[in-house]
Amino acid sequence: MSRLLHYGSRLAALGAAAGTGWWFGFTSRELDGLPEGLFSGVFGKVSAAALQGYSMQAPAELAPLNPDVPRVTEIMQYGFPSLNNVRARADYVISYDARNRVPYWVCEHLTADRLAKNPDVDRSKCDFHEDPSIHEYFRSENQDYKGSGFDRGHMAAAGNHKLSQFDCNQTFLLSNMAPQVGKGFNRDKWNELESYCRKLTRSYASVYVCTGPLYLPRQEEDGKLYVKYQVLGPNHVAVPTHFFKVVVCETQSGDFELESYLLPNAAIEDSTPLTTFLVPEEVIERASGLLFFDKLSKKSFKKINGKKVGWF
DNA sequence: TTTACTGT
Repeated sequence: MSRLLHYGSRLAALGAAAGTGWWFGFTSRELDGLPEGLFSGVFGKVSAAALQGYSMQAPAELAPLNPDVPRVTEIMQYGFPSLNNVRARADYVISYDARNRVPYWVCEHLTADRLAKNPDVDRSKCDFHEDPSIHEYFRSENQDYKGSGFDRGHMAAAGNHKLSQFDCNQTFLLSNMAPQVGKGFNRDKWNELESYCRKLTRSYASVYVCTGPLYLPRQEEDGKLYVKYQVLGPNHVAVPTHFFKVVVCETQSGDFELESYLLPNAAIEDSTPLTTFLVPEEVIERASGLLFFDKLSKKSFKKINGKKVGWF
């Protein structure tokens, strides 16, 4: 039997918006069979400065909330999805895909404190600029996006980093961007999902978000599966077919909940509820080659995609 | 409110 199964009618909206609705199937294999601490300890002995890879010095007020713990350690405490080209920014962490000139993933840690209104931070003062920490062969540039019809879509959202102007500025590095359909997606349904993640900080102590692009296979007329995507500009910046967001919410008492979203990079009807795009985390892990929050036992989640989980 | 583009 084919390993590629149509994932179900619930995802029809994804396929309909993006084209043929083929999907990575998955078996009923145990979700918690993954090796414990696959990446744990790797970064425990490496200083945040060593990971920085970027010469801009963060001002003193950007110290982590807990001065004994580097910010990167707070953001990544439940595991790195992968270890390729990792850079720690002031308030988010990125793994950069040098071949596609977009991120593999970005991780953020949201709290109500850090999202509080700050009159000192003005998004309109921010400008998109290329990332000098990326080798010049692999950087995306503004000219790649200009006239392409695609937005420079933030993976780590600007609206999530309002503690200082510096934090906000760093989200405008082009290494943090991927081409997104503007109207109907980046400025609408995707924006709604980002806004929803911020809203979660009203009811949870911490919200951990991992975001990134996907390039999913589609069945073509010959019946075979192909991965096909447009590339933009002189640097051939890849246009992802989909984007994912994996969200872990932590309560004051240390309970965890997980939600995982997968959206097509296409205009989405405004009336479509976000819950339409909930998929099992495993679908995104198999499609991306990443493992999310792998330091957290799968059994620690009290709720997954809005449903209470009984592990006993 | 936040997301960004295009044209001036």
